[in-house]
Amino acid sequence: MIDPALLRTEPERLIRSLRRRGLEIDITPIIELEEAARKTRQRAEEIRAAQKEAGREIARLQGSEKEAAIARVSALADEFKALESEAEKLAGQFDDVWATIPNLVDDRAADGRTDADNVEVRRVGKQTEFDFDPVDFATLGTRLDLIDMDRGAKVSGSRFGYLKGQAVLLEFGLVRFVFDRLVAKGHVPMVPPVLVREDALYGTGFFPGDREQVYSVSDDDLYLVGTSEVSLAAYHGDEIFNADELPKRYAGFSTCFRREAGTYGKDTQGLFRVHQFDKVEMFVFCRPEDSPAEHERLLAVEEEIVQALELPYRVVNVAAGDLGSSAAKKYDIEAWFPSQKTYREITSCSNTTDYQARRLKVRMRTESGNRILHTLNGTAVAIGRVILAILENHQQADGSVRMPKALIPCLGFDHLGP
RNA sequence: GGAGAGGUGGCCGAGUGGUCGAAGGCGCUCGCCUGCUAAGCGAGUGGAGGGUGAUAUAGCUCUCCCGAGGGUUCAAAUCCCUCCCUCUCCGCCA
Repeated sequence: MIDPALLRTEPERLIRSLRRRGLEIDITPIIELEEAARKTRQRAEEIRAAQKEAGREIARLQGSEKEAAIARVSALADEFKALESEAEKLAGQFDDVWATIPNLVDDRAADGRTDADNVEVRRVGKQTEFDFDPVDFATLGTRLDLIDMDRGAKVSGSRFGYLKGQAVLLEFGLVRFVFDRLVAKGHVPMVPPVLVREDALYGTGFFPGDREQVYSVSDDDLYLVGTSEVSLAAYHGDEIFNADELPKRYAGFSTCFRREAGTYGKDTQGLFRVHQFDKVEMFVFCRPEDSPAEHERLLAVEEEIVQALELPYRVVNVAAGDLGSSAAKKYDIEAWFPSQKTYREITSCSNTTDYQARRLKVRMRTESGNRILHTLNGTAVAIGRVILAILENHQQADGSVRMPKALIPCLGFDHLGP
């Protein structure tokens, strides 16, 4: 959520940001609604003050004097109730609208409406070449008996799969590999809940906008997270940090659940786009002035990991129109997939500035009062996609797949296959 | 799943309808005092949102917050309802 004061102080900034996202929203009624809510609330408070003052007098009176005073004040009480409910109605209407307004776009975010407009920041590593006929990840996964999508579909439906055999050991090796690095960099490792209350999803900006992407467990009013970003962000909800405690850096391992509504026919091959996958996610709470540098830092950590896995990749600055509602600026890392002859997203790293923090009420103490702080998130490793990238890029002529050197100590083997 | 207890400010803890945002203690901050790791004395010390003010602070002022949300009342931390959480015992499962 953006600071509502912006409506009064810099409405043109909000308009510009919305335009960059490709949204044509007339904010005039929003401004009017905010003002009406504030004014009504003010009037209600004045009545309330008078009522309380009268109440203090009543406490001192006795007998018929008291009866008379009560009779006089009850009119004030009625008036207050009416004004208050009107103020609440207006505030509720404003909140509903305001919650749907996405974060202010950072000036440095790329222009454009879709992922086609993403701006390449850099390329690292040479696109993998083979002196034999390479195959795609789906074929490799099946042939090496690492991934079983058919039985996943039988048991759970499309876009579910089994990870099997060495792929499982590879997953846990990757997790260990990544956690070792992140812990050394000061990230506190976490295994957070994957079932959360509505508040956590609202607080992180996934609700109300992306409701259809989230699995719900309606009997218990709980939701399955699509990323541990949700439970990590909500971890410090409604808390106030001392400025010297910041930044607070975390790394959460969790299974992620996504309904992938509206993606029918997209990436149907293999494990690339599935309803359930495991991921290690970085999450940071920091001072507002530090978030741009922290964003670069998270990206650097991601690049370090991808480089250690010996994957060719590029970094893109995501176009304003393709940003999620909470992100002000976002970098994706895309790994080279030889079978598709293209770079595909394997990580994502966002500066959400104060958008989530304001919704979640995460603050920091400063000399001039408490302030909303900034939050950021970034993928350390999305297991499924990284395994696929490793399969394709590191496949050998004999049908096996070599393991990146840095990973071998965490695995206990140096190749996939017999 | 059954039975019970409880959730008050950074922490402990009092408070069962009236001037309580809330005694007392601890902690913390500032000052004083003290010739010495300490003690004593004094003052201050929650959060959210408005208004006013100003270069920006400060200050002044109003409303809300005693787990959350509703209700009763002129008036609620205190009474009623719903929910959440914690603890204890029993049961069940591992």
